[in-house]
Amino acid sequence: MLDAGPTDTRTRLLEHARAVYLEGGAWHFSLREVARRAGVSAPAVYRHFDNKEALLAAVCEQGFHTFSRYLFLALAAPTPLERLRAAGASYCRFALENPHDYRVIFMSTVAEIGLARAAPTPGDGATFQFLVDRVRDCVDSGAFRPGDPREIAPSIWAHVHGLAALRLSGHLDALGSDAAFERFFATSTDHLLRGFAP
Amino acid sequence: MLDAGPTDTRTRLLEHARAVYLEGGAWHFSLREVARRAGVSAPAVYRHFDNKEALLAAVCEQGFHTFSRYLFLALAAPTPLERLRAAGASYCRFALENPHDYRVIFMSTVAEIGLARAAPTPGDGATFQFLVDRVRDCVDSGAFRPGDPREIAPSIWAHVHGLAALRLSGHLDALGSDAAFERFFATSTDHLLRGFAP
DNA sequence: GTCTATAGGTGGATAGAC
DNA sequence: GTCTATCCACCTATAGAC
Repeated sequence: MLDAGPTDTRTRLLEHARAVYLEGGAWHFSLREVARRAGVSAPAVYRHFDNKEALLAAVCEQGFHTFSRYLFLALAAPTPLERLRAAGASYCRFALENPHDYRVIFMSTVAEIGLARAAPTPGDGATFQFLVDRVRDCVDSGAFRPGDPREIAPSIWAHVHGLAALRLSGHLDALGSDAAFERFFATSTDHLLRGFAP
Repeated sequence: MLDAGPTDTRTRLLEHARAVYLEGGAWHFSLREVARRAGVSAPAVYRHFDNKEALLAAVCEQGFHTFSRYLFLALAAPTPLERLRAAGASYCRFALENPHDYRVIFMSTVAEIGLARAAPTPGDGATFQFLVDRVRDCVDSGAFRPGDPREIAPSIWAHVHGLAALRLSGHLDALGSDAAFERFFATSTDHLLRGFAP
């Protein structure tokens, strides 16, 4: 990327917006707070974003892209089953390393977050299709028993989401450190996947 | 319960508080709104509850008791495995029929909800122990392979929570009606449980 | 116990000067 | 583009009269 000199206000607003958002989540997100940190007045924000919702949406979009990056790393693995397992590990790491992004993407309701058009819903978008494709690869390659990938995928998604969500909500603190949780995550997911093996 | 005549203000406040809470969740919960609906002024609430947090905590406690009622229904089933499956079905029904309660109990962070001492955490309380006991019954009776119930339980919990949470967040709308989702829930959970069978 | 009045805080958004 | 000034809405909580 070429050097753009001193960052313009819009970029700076976006950066601080992300910081505010990462600290307090979508609920404590306030346009005024972002403006304060960026060193501009609140009305100035409206020169760059239509309103609070548009600013937050811009931040959420970043989070969704981050998630995609994590997920597509899994494509480097050599076999279908390993790609699926790698996808699970990436999913887990994303949740642990970007908890607020994870909460907004997977644990929020439209009404809660206050976004009329929230970030792209993973359930009916390219992300869910990614998982279906990984499962289909396993079925087609014989790593899984014959079955409908569109029925197997939600089951797997629910499992990994359940683990991640309970962890982020603090309900699995008893499992220890993040590293220990990652191991449990892998073990638990592998156990489920073995249920689909021939 | 004996007839107490016209409900006193405290009881009426609690009822309306629950209504407000059920409609908007913990985040939109406002002491003033509760007072409005109960037909009293906002300061009057402080005669019955220390502050907003205490009022909300009282409501949350109700939700937690409701959850316990659902769960203990499962004890009526005749065999260990059936009791565990019934517990899963109860868990699912509770989530579908009390979505706001479910969100607060299982999908919230202390910081988010604004309760210093939130409702009892299921992860280290009697509720999690209930699940561990159901799993232990399955292991002891030979319905499950030998294994540590305290390691199997979180895996099962994560699975049912994942299904419920994705459903409540709208990410599994594609599965159809609540009845259709309940069937998918049972199928998916049964699949996981079969993985623990001998 | 309940009220009115009030203090003091958050926030989103707009008008108009520069 | 950015500012100040402003308006409006909402909220929690307290003081003191009745």
